[in-house]
Amino acid sequence: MVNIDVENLGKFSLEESSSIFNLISSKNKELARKAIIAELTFKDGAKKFADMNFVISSDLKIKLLLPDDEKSIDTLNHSTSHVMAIAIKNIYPEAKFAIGPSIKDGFYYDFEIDKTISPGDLKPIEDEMKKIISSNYPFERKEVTKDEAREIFKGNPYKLELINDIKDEKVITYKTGNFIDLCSGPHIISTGRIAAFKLLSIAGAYWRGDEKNKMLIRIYGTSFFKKEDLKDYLDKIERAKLSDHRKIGKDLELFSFHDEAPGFPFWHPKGMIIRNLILDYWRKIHIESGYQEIQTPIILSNELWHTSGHWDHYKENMYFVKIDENDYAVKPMNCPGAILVYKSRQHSYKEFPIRYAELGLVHRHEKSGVLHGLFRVRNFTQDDAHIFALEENLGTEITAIINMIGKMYEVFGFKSYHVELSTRPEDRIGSDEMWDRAEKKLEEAIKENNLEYKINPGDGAFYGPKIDFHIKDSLERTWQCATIQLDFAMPEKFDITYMGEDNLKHRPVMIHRVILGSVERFIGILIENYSGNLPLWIAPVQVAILPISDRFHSYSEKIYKVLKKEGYRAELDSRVESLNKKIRQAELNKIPLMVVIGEKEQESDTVTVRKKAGGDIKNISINEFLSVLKENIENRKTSL
RNA sequence: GCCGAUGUAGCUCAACUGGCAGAGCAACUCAUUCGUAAUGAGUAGGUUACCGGUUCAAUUCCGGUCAUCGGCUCCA
Repeated sequence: MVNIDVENLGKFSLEESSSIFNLISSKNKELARKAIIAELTFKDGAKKFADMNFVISSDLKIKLLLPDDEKSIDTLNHSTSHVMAIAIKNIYPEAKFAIGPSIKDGFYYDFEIDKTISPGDLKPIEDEMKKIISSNYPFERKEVTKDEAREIFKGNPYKLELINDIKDEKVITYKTGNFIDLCSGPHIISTGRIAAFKLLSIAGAYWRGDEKNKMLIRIYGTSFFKKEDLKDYLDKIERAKLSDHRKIGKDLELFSFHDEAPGFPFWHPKGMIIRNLILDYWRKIHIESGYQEIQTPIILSNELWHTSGHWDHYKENMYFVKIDENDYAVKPMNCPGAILVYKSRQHSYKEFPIRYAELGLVHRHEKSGVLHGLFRVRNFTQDDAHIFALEENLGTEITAIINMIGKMYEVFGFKSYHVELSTRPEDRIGSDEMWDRAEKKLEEAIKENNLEYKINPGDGAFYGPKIDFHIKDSLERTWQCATIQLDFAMPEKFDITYMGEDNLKHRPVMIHRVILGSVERFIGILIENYSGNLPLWIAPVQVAILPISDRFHSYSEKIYKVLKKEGYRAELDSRVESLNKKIRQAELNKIPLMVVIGEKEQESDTVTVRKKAGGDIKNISINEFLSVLKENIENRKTSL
């Protein structure tokens, strides 16, 4: 006899073994039908997720997970990936399956096939999936020995490799219809639970994510327990596309890209306004925080890059030029330049920490397939800084940088970002002892500042580990922006020193850090986060002045001149067009404020202010309007 | 770099199986003087990304190059 305790349902004793589904069904049919999977807690405290078909054989606590639980949605997506595999197998019997996990908002399955799969091939697969779903096949779990599994999956090198990697002697398989997959589960009870799904895209993906391996076909899809949820999801994706910075950048004439210079952005007048405003603020913060600005050349001798280690560890990403028979490289990073500035004279411990900030334009050769609007370009401006410090300064310096990042991101309206600690890569300089010390130091700093973080093993720079800050774009892809890198290696490579209290030469430590990351990437994300509706203080055009007819042009002109004189960015739409049309165009240009000028305004010496997206229309005096503008802009408010 | 897709007017998109390249918006001209998201009429605008091939004939079929998009790998 076993004792079962089901959350929100009560305690039961079982004489005979029973599946969870049957047990719950006998008590509450409705609940059994609704539940997707169960979270089991065993006597020893161990927890695991199980299918509703799980057969109870020992004392258990059971928590039933309903469709709205995140784990239930994961399970559904994972099960749908199996259904897709069955459909693919039915259509292409020669396909060899690799892995098919659930991911955020969906699933994929990777498989090998000696054939091109195109978007047109998705429809037949979807149709086949629909048949499988309506057949309502159960997902049948079975434990087998590794040898049995090898027999089942013979001829499939991917599954065999996975079996070899499993530590247990037994492996789990799931049978659905007559398709068997290697999978630890859990799964939905049967294929009929998939209410809605869609196959979204096809991609190539390397087996095990390794470039050296064969490229497999990957099909992405998504699935839901309710049809409306699928519709909502697809609508959300469509809406997110409207926030794409590449589209907005073109529509609002902020920047452009040209075939003549792939991956090298061209900044237009309105884009430059955004850049300069961000950088004005950036300079203000840096000066306040004890930084000194420097600027170093874009082209430096190859010899320098040999010294720094870039030649050995970064050459693939660099551009080279010849000047008078001598070899030079276009800088991919700013650090060697900053070091030369440091080295130009002797330094004393009394000066530390020395904080050199540099808005450095770097060029990196990125592979053609990775370019992506402003997010991934071949030249970009890093808001860099190199801090030369004593080892005992490190804690306070790193904390100060973390605070600076938090402050800047808040000003630009980024509320959520995540932190990663990237540790030593395979290809690196410096001793292991150095890396131990540097990694430990960064981790301590993260913990002291109570940041949540995950470790990103092997992803550090070749000269040191780093703390990375990631922000999401409109499609929730994350991009690294800020980074704080600790470097004991470069100071040694360049043999930089300072004079200590003991009248002896010592080696300083370097921190490399960026806050915005790349100005280009940062602006891209800024645009996406606001869907182009930038806060008043950064909007390239702040006010559109809209005279109702040309009878009011001279009064409008007067308002325009007042705004210009006060330093606001205003445009006067003096065309002979309907007010509706002028408003529409100001809306499309995402201008935050419109000022409508007609008879009433001219007579009372006022303006009628209309906020973007309508509503809240107010007739106020010019001075009142000016003070509203001033208050909002001076405080860098993120909304009107 | 790899896998797949796409490339037609400034923008968004048409052109059935090969037969003189078309629309809306934008631009320009004229008329309209308008109160909170498009006034009307007209004009102009294209070596169909580029190079080559097949064909009497190519935007359309084939090959190559380039760029872009979605992924993979890589990265700020």
